[in-house]
Amino acid sequence: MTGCTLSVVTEETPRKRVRDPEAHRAAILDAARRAFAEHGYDRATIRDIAARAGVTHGLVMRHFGSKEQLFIAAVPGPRDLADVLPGDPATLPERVAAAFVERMENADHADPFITLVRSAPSREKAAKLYDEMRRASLDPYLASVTGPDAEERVDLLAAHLIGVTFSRYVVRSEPLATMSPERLTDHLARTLRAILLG
Amino acid sequence: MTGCTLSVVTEETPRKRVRDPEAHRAAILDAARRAFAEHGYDRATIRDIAARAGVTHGLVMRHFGSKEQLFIAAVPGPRDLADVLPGDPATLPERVAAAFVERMENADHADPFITLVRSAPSREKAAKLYDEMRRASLDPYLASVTGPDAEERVDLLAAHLIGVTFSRYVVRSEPLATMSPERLTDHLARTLRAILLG
DNA sequence: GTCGCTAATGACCAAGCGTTCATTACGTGG
DNA sequence: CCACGTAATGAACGCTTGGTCATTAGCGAC
Repeated sequence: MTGCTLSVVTEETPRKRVRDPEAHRAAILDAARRAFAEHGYDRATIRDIAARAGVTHGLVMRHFGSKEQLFIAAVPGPRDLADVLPGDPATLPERVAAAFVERMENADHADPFITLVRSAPSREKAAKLYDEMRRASLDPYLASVTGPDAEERVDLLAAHLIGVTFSRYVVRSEPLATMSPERLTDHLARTLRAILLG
Repeated sequence: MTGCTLSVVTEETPRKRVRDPEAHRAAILDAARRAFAEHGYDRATIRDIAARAGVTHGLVMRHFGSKEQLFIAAVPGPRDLADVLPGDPATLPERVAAAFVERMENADHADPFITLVRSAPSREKAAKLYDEMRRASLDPYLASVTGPDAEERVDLLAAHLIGVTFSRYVVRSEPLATMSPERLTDHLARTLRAILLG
């Protein structure tokens, strides 16, 4: 396992260097996504991200310049919840509920949404990024939701999804954390219906 | 403004000492509440709290032993949302909505609920404390809400309030952040009704 | 092969953190 | 009025962090 020729235990074993910028860059991005999702912006460290990616923290700095730029590069815009908009407006709540649950369940606790909910409360910059993404995700809805208070209702829809994300995926408190996806979808559909159309 | 007798600008001016443990302890607790609510557990610092309280950080340690113990001492259980339970079950959603909005609006962005929403996402310990308080706050509701899925509905109610808190009081995104309390109460009542009784 | 470009390393730095503790000075009981 | 208990101070420490940079080594061009 040592691989290195005849090294004493205490001896320094300078790591073998692999020269592959693109693969390293991709590995760092992936590691950063996971680390930021697990710990939030503040408690995630460049050194931990580098270790996960199998490189040194110096290389992370070389590729991304700063922790903040890495965050911006690693946390992509939320995978869309907007492709569910076309269709009968009367069943929009059900479609949104199903799309949300499916997306989150498949993300293995590393969805950008989770990352932002973890990071925004304590980082002004993350809060700004969160707000941009939220706005971009929600804008398409304004065209599909009618009524004078459409904007408010869409915002309340977002707030509800944030609350569920917080409880189920971030803090993971019971009974929401272990509720079956189907049951969650039902509850969500009912509530979103009241928010949007009630 | 200097107050000190003939001190040169560069000269050290050892602060006058006031001996008042109880007042200092109270001042520290108040400063801690505000600091934790503004920045969350991680980004609040003992030195800043001490400065707000007009003492040195050594004194904070002397009185509370550690940052964690200070947090536990400073963030009291959420002021109750349970005294609203007695009454016609059919109007419970309206009463909860009104109580929640009134409590949050009067807290000047320093409600324990806000502190926990800010701290729990990135601190395991804060998350535990959050869970305890949530459970204590919600338990009384289980007696008032009927049906086989009462526990789930109560949890979803909590999730919705978390989401609204997050958007309106923590990240302060529009339009929720500037919505009038009355309007917010209306929206909340309608949504909580769907969650609890829908 | 070897030369040069640059990817990659790891030692280093300064700042900020929570925490410790020797020292100081306030105020009270004698 | 002095002496003592202790509230309060602030210097110091150890650690972690994000960030810098001189040095090293892989690899393609020639």
